[in-house]
Amino acid sequence: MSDETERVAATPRGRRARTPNARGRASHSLDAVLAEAVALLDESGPQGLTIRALATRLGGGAASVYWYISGREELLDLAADSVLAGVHTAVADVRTADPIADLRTIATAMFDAIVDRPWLGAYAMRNTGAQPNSLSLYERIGEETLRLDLTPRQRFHATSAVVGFVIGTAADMGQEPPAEVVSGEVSREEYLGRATEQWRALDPASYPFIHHIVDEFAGHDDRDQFLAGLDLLLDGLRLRARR
Amino acid sequence: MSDETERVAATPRGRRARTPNARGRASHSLDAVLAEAVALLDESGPQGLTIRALATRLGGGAASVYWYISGREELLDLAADSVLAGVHTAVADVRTADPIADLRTIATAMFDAIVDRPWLGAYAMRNTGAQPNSLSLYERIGEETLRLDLTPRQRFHATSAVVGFVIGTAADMGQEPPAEVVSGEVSREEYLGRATEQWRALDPASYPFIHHIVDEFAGHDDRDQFLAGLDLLLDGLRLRARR
DNA sequence: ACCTGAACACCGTTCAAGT
DNA sequence: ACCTGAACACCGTTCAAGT
Repeated sequence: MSDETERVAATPRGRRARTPNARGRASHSLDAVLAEAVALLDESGPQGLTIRALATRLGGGAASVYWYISGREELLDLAADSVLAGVHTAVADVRTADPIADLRTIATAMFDAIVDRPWLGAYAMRNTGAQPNSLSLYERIGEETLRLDLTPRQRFHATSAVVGFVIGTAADMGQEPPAEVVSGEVSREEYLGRATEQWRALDPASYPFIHHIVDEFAGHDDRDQFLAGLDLLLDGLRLRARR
Repeated sequence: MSDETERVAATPRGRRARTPNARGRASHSLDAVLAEAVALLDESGPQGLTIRALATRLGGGAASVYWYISGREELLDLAADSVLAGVHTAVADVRTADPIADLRTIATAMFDAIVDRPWLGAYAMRNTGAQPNSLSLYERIGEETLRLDLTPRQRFHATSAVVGFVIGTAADMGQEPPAEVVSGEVSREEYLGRATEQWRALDPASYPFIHHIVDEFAGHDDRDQFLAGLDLLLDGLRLRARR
């Protein structure tokens, strides 16, 4: 389910990791807190990430984690950001002659990371002031636009558009499916099949479009869908950069 | 802050509204529940929408709202969907000779609704199976693509891309700013100004792009930014429809 | 400097009982 | 059919006290 970027944790505010477990007393570090938070999020989603559950996994009391984070929201921000460090590293060497192709590669890496970890969608890149890796990734995407013949304003808009599209699309696709799918009672195919049935049952006169695309929906692949949309956006950008 | 679409509530499952307040006992209706939920969300965001607070506003006990909804998540879905009814109505008459221009109008209406109600970003159009108005809006957008020379698959992709872009961008922009802004302790200008300062303080060698666009960021308008990105996407689509 | 225990002030949800 | 009261099983956060 998760790749090697899993345990990469950032160290904001310059805090240092410490060796764990002095005698009889739990001992953490921001890195350990974030790594465990990510593990918990992977296993049971944002709902499963309670301060108490986190503390238990760290072998200490709930109050101890407040030494490292100011509250649950910041924890979520930092946990998401720590995962993006891996994405940033993974795309570090991407650089072809075509900046738009690179943009595509970077955006796809972000998409894959979010699909792999649906909880990321809601917290990734939403608060760059407190998310250093999100900021770096934003910078990285922006740098590609520096190679295009655009005004600063157009570059700002293009970068934001790419980020918005990736986050929005990935968040939507990676959304928690209705519990039964998560618990494994129902497969993704069954789930998709049910939705398809519902759509087919709609009045064709009132829902001509739904009926027009229901077969496409039935057999669709999220990644193809994402790439198709991204290419629309990038085609538009390519056009802009030429005139 | 909110426009006329505010109190539009859907009536899923065909339930009827009832006259309120039989003697000494509270009496609700799904519409009343959703209208009050929307009001609560407008006033204090998702965090402020507790079942208990909602019940108090309705003049009854917490358990009573469970007659109308299965849980808090469904409440959020339905509340968001009830607002989209207004958007759907507002764009009902949009139909020029240019389907892409219409797409732009519809997408912009959605964007405005979400910016007006930031909480919408996380719940709008995320579960069309339980959100009839979201489904109608999706249909409405898709119908515009029916007028373009595309394959069913391309239409499916284009529609999803537009929706993904709108939700993603709007959700990001309409995001809860760091509490102080909400409480009015700090104006949006001050907030933007602080973020700008932070950016200017970054090392220009490591963050060339940030420095390149910081002036644009400082004076940017969210709506312009949204429209610029949307036009990129729609330009790409226009290109596709021609070949 | 960092962790513990216990308390405070909440939550969503359920359910037997009422009307 | 629809609402109430009370209980259950949790939460995040704070804080004085410990090491």
